Amino acid sequence: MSELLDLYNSLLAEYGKQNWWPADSKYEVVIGAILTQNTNWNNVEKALNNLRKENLLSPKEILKIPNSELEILIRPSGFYKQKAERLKLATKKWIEIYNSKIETINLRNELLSLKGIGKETADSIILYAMDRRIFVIDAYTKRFCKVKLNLEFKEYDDYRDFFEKNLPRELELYKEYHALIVEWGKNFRTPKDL
DNA sequence: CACCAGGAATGTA
DNA sequence: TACATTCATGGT
Repeated sequence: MSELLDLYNSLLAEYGKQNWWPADSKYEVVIGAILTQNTNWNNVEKALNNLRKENLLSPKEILKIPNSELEILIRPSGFYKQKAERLKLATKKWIEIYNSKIETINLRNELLSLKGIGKETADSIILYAMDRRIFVIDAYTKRFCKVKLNLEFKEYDDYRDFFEKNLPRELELYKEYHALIVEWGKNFRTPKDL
């Protein structure tokens, strides 16, 4: 099934290279991955800029400030109380695992054990912050499969297996493909009977 | 005015 | 397993 690769090339031709993830550091990717949950990226940028302005975009600083202050700074990204708490949990775990040499599957389980990190967020962190080959699935990706390939799976990991088994295992391809699918999803509006 | 965005946890049956 | 609800701001 190199049809997946053909689809990738047509997306690339149509939308151009996306160059995800926009961030100054790996840690900023982790923060962004949590802040962007069910929120548009524009609002995440506002929250990130608030943190950047105060030089708070480091694990040490995030753990230092009280939740009440963190909540105010990240408010534009929505769900700010949950996210403030979850940023701290993720930061503690990030410090613990960043320099460790654990297997990708165990790394994924470590992330999934945290409150506030589900499969999509975990895989985003693994791919875009840890530079490990795992294919990120989101709502757009599922719609993409149905619209372009007439394919539907039951589980998140079934979609992930499908992409990982039918594409060359290249880090940059994984990163770019997911970004392109999101860009496609933003532009592609369907009647919601899909 | 309604609807959704680069989700996840919790509760119900 | 399959849905429904909650969390919440900001753009269109």
